[in-house]
Amino acid sequence: MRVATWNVNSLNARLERVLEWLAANGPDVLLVQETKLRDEAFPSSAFADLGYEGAHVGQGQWNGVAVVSRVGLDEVVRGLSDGEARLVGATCGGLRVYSCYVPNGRALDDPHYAYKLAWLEELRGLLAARDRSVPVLIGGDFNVAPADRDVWDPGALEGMTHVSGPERRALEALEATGLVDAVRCVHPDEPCFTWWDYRGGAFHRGWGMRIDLVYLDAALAPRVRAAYVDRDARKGTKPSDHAPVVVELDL
DNA sequence: ATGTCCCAACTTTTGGGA
Repeated sequence: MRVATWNVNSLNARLERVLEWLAANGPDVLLVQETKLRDEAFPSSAFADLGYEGAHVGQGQWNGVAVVSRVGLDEVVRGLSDGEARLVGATCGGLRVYSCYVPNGRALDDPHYAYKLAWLEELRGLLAARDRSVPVLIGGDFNVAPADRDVWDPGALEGMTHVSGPERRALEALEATGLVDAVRCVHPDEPCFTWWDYRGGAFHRGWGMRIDLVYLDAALAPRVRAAYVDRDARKGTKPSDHAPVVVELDL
């Protein structure tokens, strides 16, 4: 089973690249974030042409998440209590998957930061109460770099969101429900950045962060055959500012 | 310190968000 997660920064702007990537890489499940679409505008037929069905939770201008699967799509759940389109769950081929788009936080003294921490805590509650008889995978844009090795220059980010103690502790609390970071199972020390700012030539300078993560049920850790970032997808014409993260599991 | 991209709208330019 191959599962990928990708913040596409507008599925409308990125549709051609996403379809090309799906055809070339053949994931069984793709978790999508920042579709920026209303549900009525979700391009179901374009995915169907490639053999995929999709479950989308959208709100229009901002946010928007989806699960796209070619191995079944059942028991869809939508959102947390905040009413924003930031979480969708589904059961695909015996795996319980979630696509999540964690609030950005904006700045440590911004109300959005408190909202981010509350959102992560509600997500932790959902995961803590999960059905333990079905293996779970949650992937998405967590807008938190778990450790200093996940950013290009920790010193440059002091006092900013994405690296603060409370955000990192919130991720650790998610893991403590019985999850492992799939990429770190295979690549414990490499940076494995997933996001580079569009500005300032950040991609070519190597100024990136690892904020797109895949957490797996700890029981699946021995089943991870590969886990990697498709950095090439950040190159070329009209890229997203995020690259996909791919996890291959022997189920 | 911010050089880009994407969206909406009192739309051909600006403001919000990332």
